[in-house]
Parts: sequence; C-alpha cells; structure tokens
Amino acid sequence: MKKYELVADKIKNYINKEQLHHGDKLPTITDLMKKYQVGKSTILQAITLLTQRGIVYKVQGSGVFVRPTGQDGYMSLTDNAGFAHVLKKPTTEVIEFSEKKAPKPISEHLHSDEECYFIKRLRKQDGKPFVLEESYYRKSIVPFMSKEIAEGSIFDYIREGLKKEIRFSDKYMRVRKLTADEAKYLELKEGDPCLEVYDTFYLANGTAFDSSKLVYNYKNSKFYDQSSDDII
Amino acid sequence: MKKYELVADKIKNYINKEQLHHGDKLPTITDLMKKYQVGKSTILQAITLLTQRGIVYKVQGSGVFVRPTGQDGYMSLTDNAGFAHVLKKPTTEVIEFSEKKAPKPISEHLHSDEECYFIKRLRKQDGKPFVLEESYYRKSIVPFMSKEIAEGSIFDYIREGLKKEIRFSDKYMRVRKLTADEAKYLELKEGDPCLEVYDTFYLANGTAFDSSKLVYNYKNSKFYDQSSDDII
DNA sequence: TAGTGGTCTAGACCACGGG
DNA sequence: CCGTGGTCTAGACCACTAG
Repeated sequence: MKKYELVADKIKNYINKEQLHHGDKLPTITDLMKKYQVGKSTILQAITLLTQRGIVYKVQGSGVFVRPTGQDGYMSLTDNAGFAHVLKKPTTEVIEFSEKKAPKPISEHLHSDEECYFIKRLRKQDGKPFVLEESYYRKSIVPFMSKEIAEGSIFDYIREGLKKEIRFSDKYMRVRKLTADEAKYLELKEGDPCLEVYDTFYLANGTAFDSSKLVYNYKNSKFYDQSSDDII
Repeated sequence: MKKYELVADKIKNYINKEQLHHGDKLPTITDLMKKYQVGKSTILQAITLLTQRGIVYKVQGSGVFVRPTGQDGYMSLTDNAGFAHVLKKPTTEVIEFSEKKAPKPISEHLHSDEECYFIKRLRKQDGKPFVLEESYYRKSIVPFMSKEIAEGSIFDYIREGLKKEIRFSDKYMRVRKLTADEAKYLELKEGDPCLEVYDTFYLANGTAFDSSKLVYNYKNSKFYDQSSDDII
C-alpha cells in the first residue's frame, strides 16, 4: 500500500473519530506533515484522494474542510467499484452463461470482436430486483470464468483472483421504456421507465475487458455523484 | 492561467494536431519536460488534468496513451459545467422568476432556508425541450439576478459577472414517471419516463449557492461519464 | 500581515513493462 | 536490463483568506 493511501486512510479515520461534519476544518497541511511524519506532497496526494472521493474540499488560504456526507441507499454512478461498496450484499441470479461474440454496439465499445464470455444476470437487493445485466468479457483477457464466479462479484474475481487492476470506464446512459422481456425480470410492467447504461471497463494497461448493458429498475435504484474540480 | 493548465492545453493541441487516437502514445514525461521547459511535477499535473477529463491514461513503465473519445450528443453528468460545453447553444424559456424560500428537500441540500431567487426554466436544443429546471439561488451569495440573465447561462454569469468560482457538486438521481404538468412542458405524455436530478453546487469556499431539481426529457437527452481512478 | 494552501523545481529512488 | 512512469522529499516562492 502506498504511503499516501495509508495517510489518506488515517485522515479518514481521524475525521470519523473526531466526528467531523460538513464545514469542519482539518488540521493544517503543516500539522498533518508533522503528525504523520511525511513530506508535503504526500499529504497533498492523500488529500487529493479524499477530495476525489467527495470527502473533503480545500480552500486556498483557509484550510481543508469536510464535505456533506452522501445520503444512504444511493449507488455511485462513477465509482469503478460500482454499487459493490454501497449496498448490502446483493444476491445474483445467473440467467444465462455462455460463450459468444459480442453484437454490434457492444463489440465497438470493446474495441474487439473476439469470443467473449456472455453473462446475463439479475441482481437483487433485499429480494427486490434492481438491475438486469448483460455482460461480455473478452476471453483473451479473462481466460477463465464460471457460473459460480458469476454468482458473486466478477470484479472482485478479476482484481483478487486474476490480479488485474481495473482503471477506468466509459458509461453511456439514457432513460427509456422497458421491453416486455425486461419488465418480466425486473418485476415491472412493459413501458415502465428504466435507466439503460452501456458500461465499458478498462484495465490499467488501457485494454477494454468488459462491456455491459445494464437496465435499472426505477423503483429499486437511485444514484449519486459527488464531483470536484480539483487537482493536487 | 496556471502553468500546468497551459501545458495541459498544449498537450491537448498536440494530440489534435498529430491526430492521435485511442491507444496512441504521447511523448515520454522526460521528453515533455524538455519540450515545454518545465519540471516533472508540472507535467504530471497537466497529465492528471487530462486524465480527469477522460482524454488520456497512464500506464506505469510504458507511457501515456490517448483514451477513446466520447460519442457526440451525450451530456456530461459530472462536469460542473453541465451540458454547456457539449451541446450547441441551448435556448431557454423562463417560466417563472420570483423570490421565495426553498421548500423542504431543496433547503436541506442548500444547508440554508434563507430567501432565494426561484427560477423555473425550460431548456431546448434545436427547438426540442430536453430539461425542465427548478432552481433556487441563495440571495446572500448571488445578490443580483434578473430574468434576462436567467435566459442565458446563469453559471457563466456567476463565474464571469460575479467572479465566483464553482468548485464541486452533489447530485442525487432517479428515474421516474412524469407528472401531467411536467409532461406538458417537455412535450411528452403523463407517465412517460424521465430522469430526475437534485443538483447542489458549491463555491470554492464550500458554501452551497444553488440547488436545483432537473427533469430530463428521455427522448432528447443522453448522458456519458468517463471516470478514472487516478492521482498524480 | 500572519497563516494557509498552491505552484513549481531538482533530484533521489522505486516499481513496472517489455524487449 | 533499460526505459518509463510513480513516489517521496526538501525547499523556495506565490496567492489567497481572514482577523
């Protein structure tokens, strides 16, 4: 673990321990340097991390302050971790597990038309379906996959099992009406609203390994994003 | 303008001029240092900016590469600039311009129940309505506002007219059905899908100055987000 | 005007990728 | 093994905030 990640964790713990809330001030950069015995840029990197995660904001000439905390039950749209860290363990029902080439819109997002694992899953929270997923994983990059893995967290498997680092993603979203087939899975009616997301994930070396179509149940899913214009 | 912003612009221009596309490699950090006559951390800051904007990605031990470019016609969900930079000039119809206190959900987002400018607007692109906005601006922070300003870009006015820097935002989103009244404005039918966004904006000093409810027309709006786990 | 964050540099050393 | 990006430091100076 990198030094600035450690320091970021420590600062986060400090915020929790001291019960700091919106607008409360952190110790100065100089104090933090002394406190954690690291250089200025290490502190700055740590604070940048916390800024990117929507936890603090910096005000030049004044200090570093705590941001309002996100509301419960909302999923992050931008985290590459997806909803994994926000929701209680979702359950997963694998509807189809097979191998095939990705069809047109997806293969373009993948920048490849090679053979893929195709996985169709319905994910539930407290027994309520919140998203229907159709995912394609490139076999040249994810060489092994099973129904059992698909019943858990595929991304955890890629990170911890395959030791690959997921680095960035492209998402294209729109709102539309559900088809009859989708509605059946999501326990809604044909024509009800949904959010459709085309989501492509890339490894640290820039190769796309997964592209998915996600259809969210409008009653069982809500989203948040905390953004910040900020650099070290 | 800061040095690293200038360098970021130059690198971006270089990418355009050399017509670099997905996967193409930029010069090495060392080369860029020589080329632009700046230190290493300035180059790193510039590249961090471009990374945050979804333009490039870094691969340790290998190089800096160009990311796939976003598709046309999609609005950024995370930019604090909103759709301003993505769409051709939207036209704006001011439906209501008044002064009042924000009602319950909004006043909590604003962290204040002071008197606000209330502005209800319908924004169109090519004559097609794509979003219905209800915005509250705190009068203590935005001391003057007019119907004429509301017909243009309010954020440009705050930035350039009032010289205030917009720094971060909180967004809470869900999909739902349109009410009859909303449908009338958006030229859709009651019960049609929509994206509802509660959006709160903060200045660089951390004070919330605007909180809005946005209702997007599902036929005339689509969104993208290019995220990246990255630090300098 | 003191204090705080922001920018920038030079340089040492580390960690990873790929031939 | 070499080249590349990544981390970290020490320190100089700038820019902004707030009393």
